Amino acid sequence: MNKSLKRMATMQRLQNTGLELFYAQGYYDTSIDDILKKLDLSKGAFYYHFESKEDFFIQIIENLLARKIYSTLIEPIEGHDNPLTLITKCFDDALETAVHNEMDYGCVLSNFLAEFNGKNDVVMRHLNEIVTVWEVNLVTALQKGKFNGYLDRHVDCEAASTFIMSSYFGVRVLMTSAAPSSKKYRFMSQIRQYFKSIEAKPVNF
Amino acid sequence: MNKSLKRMATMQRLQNTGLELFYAQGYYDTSIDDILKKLDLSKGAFYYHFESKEDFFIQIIENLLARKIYSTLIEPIEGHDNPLTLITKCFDDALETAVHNEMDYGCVLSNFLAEFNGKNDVVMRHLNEIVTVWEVNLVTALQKGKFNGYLDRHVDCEAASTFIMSSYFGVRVLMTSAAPSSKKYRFMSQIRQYFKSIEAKPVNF
DNA sequence: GGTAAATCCGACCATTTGGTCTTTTTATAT
DNA sequence: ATATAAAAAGACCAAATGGTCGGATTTACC
Repeated sequence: MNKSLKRMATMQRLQNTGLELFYAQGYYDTSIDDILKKLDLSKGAFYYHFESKEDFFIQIIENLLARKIYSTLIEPIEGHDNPLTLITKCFDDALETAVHNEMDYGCVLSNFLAEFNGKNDVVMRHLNEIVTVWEVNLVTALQKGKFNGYLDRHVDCEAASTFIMSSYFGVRVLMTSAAPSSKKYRFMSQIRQYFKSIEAKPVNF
Repeated sequence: MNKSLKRMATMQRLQNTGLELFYAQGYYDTSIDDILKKLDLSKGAFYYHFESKEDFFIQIIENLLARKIYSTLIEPIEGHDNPLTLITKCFDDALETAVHNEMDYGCVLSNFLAEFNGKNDVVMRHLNEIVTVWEVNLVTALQKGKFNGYLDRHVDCEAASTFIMSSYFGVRVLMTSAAPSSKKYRFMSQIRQYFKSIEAKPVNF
């Protein structure tokens, strides 16, 4: 195999399995040996490619988490349509993968935020950056929606974004416990309700 | 000191400090020695009172977390007033303590839910029980509110509860990162907006 | 085929962890 | 005061963890 290809392959195998296990068991409860065992690799291989466990994790955040968040939660809400419709569709899709016990990266993000909060500033900075990017894009989308007449003129777009993000992070916590499918259904029905309350009101004659 | 009093005192000191550190650093990243060092106690003292770290933690959940959740998030919404008003006030109070960097037990709960999800079934059962109690009480409060004419007849109380809990858990995740005060303000403004959309509509003449 | 660099192996290390066990201290009852 | 049981001390242990290091393989290139 091509050398740089091999390097990439090993690094990516490590990162993919790393994210998988970190998500399933938590960062502090996942040892490097756990990851290596699953891949039939050795300590030497790991420390040849990564400086430390923390460096490894940060690269996972940058290379996997950030991109996935972008493609599942940010990119889908870009465009000139009604942002409320786009966000609804986007959440519906993301939660559907969550119902089927797959990795929902929104959940991955909020789990890590909870796990590292107050424990590791360096990691927190990287995680918060993703949150900020999401937030900025949400605000932009809502403002554009307001400009295009989809949202009520009085809507505070920053506040709406905070609320939308909150509810999404939160429902992922709830879905982990029981009856994720019904939780999803209930959540979606009420976020629609909320969206209805901030959409542009028909003009009175 | 009286003996049974002394026993209680030591156990409670351990549990209080335990919760404090578990919340600050996470369960898996907090060693028993950490707790003992902070209290100038020894391993012997700890294992005289508790069977294991897990047993210790479960007792913390039952003795501290559950009760605190009850007094801060459940009790305040009981009564015959408009439940939407009560919940608003309740969240406002809880988030205010959170802004001042104190322990907000709603956050403690959601952090632990995230940390133990998929890792420790026994602990998860205890945590989920608290969530269920909260949920049941929320649903009851909303249904009573509907019966008393505070909520619109068409509101799905289960769904509304799920949504309300979601948003609360979620905003706590967001508040950890930056500008908690402004996050709180934005969150409160939008949950009021949502509540307005499910309150009883004035009758048309 | 030989060579040098890239990649990987795995024994090893220091430290930390949850937990055990024997011993000592402390409080209570007689 | 002394016997007794509760409470606490702290040395100790086995397992696990993140990380190191010298050497063995692979790979690319001549």
